[in-house]
Amino acid sequence: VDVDRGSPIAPYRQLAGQLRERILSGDLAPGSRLPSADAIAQEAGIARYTARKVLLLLREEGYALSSRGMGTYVAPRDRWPQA
Amino acid sequence: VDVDRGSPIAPYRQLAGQLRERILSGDLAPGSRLPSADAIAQEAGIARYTARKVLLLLREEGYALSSRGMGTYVAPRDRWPQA
DNA sequence: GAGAATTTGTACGTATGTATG
DNA sequence: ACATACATACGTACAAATTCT
Repeated sequence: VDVDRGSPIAPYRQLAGQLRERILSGDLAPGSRLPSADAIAQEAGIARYTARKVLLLLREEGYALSSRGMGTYVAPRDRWPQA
Repeated sequence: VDVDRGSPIAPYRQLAGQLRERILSGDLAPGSRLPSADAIAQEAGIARYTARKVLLLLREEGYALSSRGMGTYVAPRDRWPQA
């Protein structure tokens, strides 16, 4: 959960990549909870707006599912790309 | 408890400033109850989210203490800035 | 003790304005 | 023009603790 500000890759992509790896490696299993946008923002030292884009990207990719008031969770494997 | 929408200062900062002044002037003594987020929201005509930020800012500054179910209260003077 | 109301806490969704590269 | 980023604001929903009836 760390951002390299010198990198040409946008912070929200860096963070999404880190979570994606943890999902693919099994560190974060389907159904397990992902950090909230607020938590990501605070830990990474970025705005909530940007932290939201991290989760948004993972959702678009099929790795995460969100529900209002409940949080964001790792999606079932059959929703992942190339499944 | 009034918001100037034309002001460049964000509403939650305006409201926090008003409460801070009442605390510093002694109008609101340590231990006395501050209005709830819902009350602030309704009186000022803003969303609860924004009203919460008023109390949150005062907490961060050291002027207030909150606890779930109990409400938010003026903090002891030794918690205030420059005390 | 039971149940409702109150209040703070948490969380996602959405939108606007501003600023920077 | 565009993507990125931050600040602010509103809406909605659920959770947890306390207080009141």
